Amino acid sequence: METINNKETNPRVSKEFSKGAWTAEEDRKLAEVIAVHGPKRWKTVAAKAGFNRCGKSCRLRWLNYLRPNIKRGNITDQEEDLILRLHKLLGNRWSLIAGRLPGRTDNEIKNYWNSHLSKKINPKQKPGPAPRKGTSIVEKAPQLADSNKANMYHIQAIKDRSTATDGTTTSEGEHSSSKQSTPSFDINGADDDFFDFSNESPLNLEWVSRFLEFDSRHHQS
DNA sequence: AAGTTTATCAACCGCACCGTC
DNA sequence: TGACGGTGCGGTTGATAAACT
Repeated sequence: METINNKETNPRVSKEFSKGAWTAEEDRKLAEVIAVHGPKRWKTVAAKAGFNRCGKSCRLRWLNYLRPNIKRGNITDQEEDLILRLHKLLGNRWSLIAGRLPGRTDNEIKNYWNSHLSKKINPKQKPGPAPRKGTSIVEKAPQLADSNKANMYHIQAIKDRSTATDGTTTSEGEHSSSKQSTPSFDINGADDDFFDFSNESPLNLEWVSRFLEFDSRHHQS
């Protein structure tokens, strides 16, 4: 039999990678290989581990389960509150939200949102994934409203600038010139009406409160 | 106790971006 | 400069545990 997936584009079809739940043995091998080679070149990692998993699957397993310092379960009230606030701000950018919650993965937060928080927000709404667009403050921002792509640029700019503030790299000019010449809005938010959280520390909850203050002012005006 | 429904979460899928050649 | 491979992201699926009838 084995007619699981016939899509030509799916590498699993031709290579017949195994799927489904990971065994303890697979976890152990994966951890071993990553300890030696590091968490990169996932295709190579998968090959070195010697089991029949694709690199992508290995990456996911590592990031969501095996990685050190992962917290599992028991999302605290504080974390929940932060997720709610961040979701209001960012929408379904789970990886960005996870980035503000040390030890939590995007997958876990996404699952938690879909199973718990989306119901809290919209009790009448049928449970399930949140809508792709239009739910976040970022996406409602006037400068960005006409372009989904622009949202991506904005988020990327935020990421880039966060990286820059960590210490070393870039000047403002590099960001605006090298990667992204297309966006027509002012990404650095010099003009009004836009909460710039990009310089805030990931672990500092204060900026979230400041955002909410900003948010309520924005709605009053 | 057995059958059915609902909730949860690990894993998969497809797409888009980025870096390298 | 375009093709290609690697990577990351968000949406979705499927297995199974828990709750309910």
